[in-house]
Amino acid sequence: MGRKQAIIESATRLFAQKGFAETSTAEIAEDAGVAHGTLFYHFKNKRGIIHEIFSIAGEVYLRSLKKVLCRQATGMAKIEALIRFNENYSRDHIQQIRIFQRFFPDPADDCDPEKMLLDSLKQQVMSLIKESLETGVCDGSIASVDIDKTAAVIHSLIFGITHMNLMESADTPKLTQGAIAFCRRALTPGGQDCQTV
Amino acid sequence: MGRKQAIIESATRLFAQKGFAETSTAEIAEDAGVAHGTLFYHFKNKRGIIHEIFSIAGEVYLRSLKKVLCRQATGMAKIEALIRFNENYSRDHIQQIRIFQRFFPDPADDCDPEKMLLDSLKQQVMSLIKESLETGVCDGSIASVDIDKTAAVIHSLIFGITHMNLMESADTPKLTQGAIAFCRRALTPGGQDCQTV
Amino acid sequence: MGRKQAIIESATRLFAQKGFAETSTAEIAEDAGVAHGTLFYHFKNKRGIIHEIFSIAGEVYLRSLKKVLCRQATGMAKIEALIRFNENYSRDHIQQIRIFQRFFPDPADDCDPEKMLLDSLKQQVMSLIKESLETGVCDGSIASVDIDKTAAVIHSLIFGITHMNLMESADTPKLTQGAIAFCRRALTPGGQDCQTV
Amino acid sequence: MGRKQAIIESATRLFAQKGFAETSTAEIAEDAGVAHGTLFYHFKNKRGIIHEIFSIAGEVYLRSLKKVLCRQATGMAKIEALIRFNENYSRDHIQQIRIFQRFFPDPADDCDPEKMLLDSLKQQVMSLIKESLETGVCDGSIASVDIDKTAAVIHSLIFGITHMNLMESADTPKLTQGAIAFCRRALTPGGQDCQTV
DNA sequence: GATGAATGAGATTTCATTCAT
DNA sequence: GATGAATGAAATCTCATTCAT
Repeated sequence: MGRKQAIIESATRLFAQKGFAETSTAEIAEDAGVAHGTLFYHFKNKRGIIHEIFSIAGEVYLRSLKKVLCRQATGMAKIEALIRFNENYSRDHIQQIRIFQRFFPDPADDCDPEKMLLDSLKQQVMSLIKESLETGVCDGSIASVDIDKTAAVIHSLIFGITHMNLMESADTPKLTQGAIAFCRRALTPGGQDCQTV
Repeated sequence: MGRKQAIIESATRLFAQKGFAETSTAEIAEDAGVAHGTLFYHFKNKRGIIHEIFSIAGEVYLRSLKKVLCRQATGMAKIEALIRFNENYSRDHIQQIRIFQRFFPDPADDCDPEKMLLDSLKQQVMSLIKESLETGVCDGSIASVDIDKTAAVIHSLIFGITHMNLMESADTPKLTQGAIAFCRRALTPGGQDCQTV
Repeated sequence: MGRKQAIIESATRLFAQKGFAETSTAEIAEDAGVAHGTLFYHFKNKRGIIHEIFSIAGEVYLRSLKKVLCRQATGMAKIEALIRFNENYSRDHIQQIRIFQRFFPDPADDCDPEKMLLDSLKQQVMSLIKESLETGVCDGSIASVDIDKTAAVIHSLIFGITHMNLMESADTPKLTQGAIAFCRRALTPGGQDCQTV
Repeated sequence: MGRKQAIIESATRLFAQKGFAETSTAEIAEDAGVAHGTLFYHFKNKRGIIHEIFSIAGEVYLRSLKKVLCRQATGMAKIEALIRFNENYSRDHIQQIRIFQRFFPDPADDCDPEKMLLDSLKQQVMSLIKESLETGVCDGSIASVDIDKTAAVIHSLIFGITHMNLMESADTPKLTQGAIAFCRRALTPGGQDCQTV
């Protein structure tokens, strides 16, 4: 593994655990087993490190999510898969997810490059949720709801669930199952055919 | 207004805007119009400031929430009021809420006093949600669902909504209506008797 | 007990335990159970406190020592009594003695008032030792030695013994007995007339 | 001379002159002609500086003392050489010796690393004194005395003499001659067989 | 006589970044 | 490509002292 990769991995672990401001560049260098100066050979500055982590992690997440969604037959199945995917993904990539969840920029600052990255990521996730809902409405697996509002709600729900899961140490209280049931009740059309798992 | 109160207010504003680590004590002192040393006369250290903000804000939030909930006639009304309350409260107390949402301790650290405060707060909110659901099941306004799981889902949803609202500057707050509609569909006792697993 | 006395006692204990610079005025005030400001009502400043401790402790020490010495019949008995007195006194007044032993001014600074106090104290002790030696030489209990040099040696010995005793926590390894035996051998007019330089 | 060495030398001078607590790290840095931050690159913290001074000075002192002692023919000569060595050494290494003499830790604190260093140094000096006495008893240059007690007395005496010498600016160092005479009288095997109590 | 809130100067320490090698 | 010694700015915190009450 190259030095740059080692730095990224150490930084990811440390930022996830302690936060960006609370992690020093010296600490990252030591953890990565490289000289302190090496950090600034590979990255413009400390922000440059988290920027790279952000953009890589965002891409990987999106690609994986898309792959999962397109495998599903119905719109409702996509929604369920989305919720399940999020649980699995944040279990397997705890550190990246934790960095995302920790990130909380000044909403007034429109120039923050990380904020822009994250905003674009969010918008793409929102689009995927909307597409899933539309698919569901078409194929009859989802009741005819307001697509935009519902997508925003589901997006919030997923974010909230992920956050709760990360706050607990590891016991992961099957929030996912409850969330799927909840969504199915909310979305299933009609005299409704409330299927549970 | 006493100096201590001025410090708390300045710190609240600055922590909300820039984050705890990114705000210096000198900055707080200057904003509050007191000498730098005065901070440490009134608070043991920088953490002491945020601790006080946390405990006060937590109490106020809980008290207000309880007052709103007990005014509602049915369980379903309580759930809706909860969602609406959260929107209003986080609009009127943006700074406190932002500090709460920013807070992301190391889950491994069980001694963090702020974490403990927050955990206790979360548990009390969870209890209120459960009570509301139980009331709803009794009075027939809510379908018979798994109380614990559903409460956890609603809690996550509220957290997520609040977060999304805070991330946008102020323009897109209509998440609340969508969330209420979503929950109503999920919880209203339909023709069906929707059992969760 | 008046507030001033309480301050002196707390300061004595704390200075002895941790040293002058390492003890804060706030700490003294708290230990004494008075307000912080009260210290500066009774004393000009922090130095003023240790100055008072010094002068009182010096006087008490000297008075006690004189009382003990004048009770002895012979010069040799005075020397032995001096050594024994030092052990007893530093056991019973550990804190004062520790403050004295800790004190180590810049030898270049001739204006230090504490240094002057201590110098005067030392000189008076030296005089008492010389008087004892002279008495001993007259009454035949002590060999004819160089009074000045011998007094200086005994003075150093006593200081060293006291220091060693204070450095050990409490086990006090009967240095005193050994010292008395040592001095007796050195001073008793022997078969030999061991004159030196 | 490297920066680290410059820091050590400046710190030694300043600690000796004004004391550890009374010397600021900024002062040391300025005196050494390095940036303030450089201190903390080379040393963990302020204590780290004095720790290094202590351990180097202790080693040098012991090595020099051993070299001097093993050159002496008889036990009594060793004792005399020890006293003389101490005068010379503390004249030539005033600063290091002054730092040692100033050091006065809380005797209750058993973890103080400087205290441990000093305790080990003291014990080694004690061993050398005992060996010298034993040699002297064997070769007949020293009367048969209680080795342990006598060693402790001589150790205290040396400490006391050094202290007195350091307290005076530089003018009155003739303590050494008196001390040698005193010890010779106390230790030379005379007509009498002076038993300790 | 006594208090304690307030201060400002200064202490120690951290840390991102630079740069000569 | 990589290093690590060095830096200086800034951060947190301490503390003797003052002063209005």
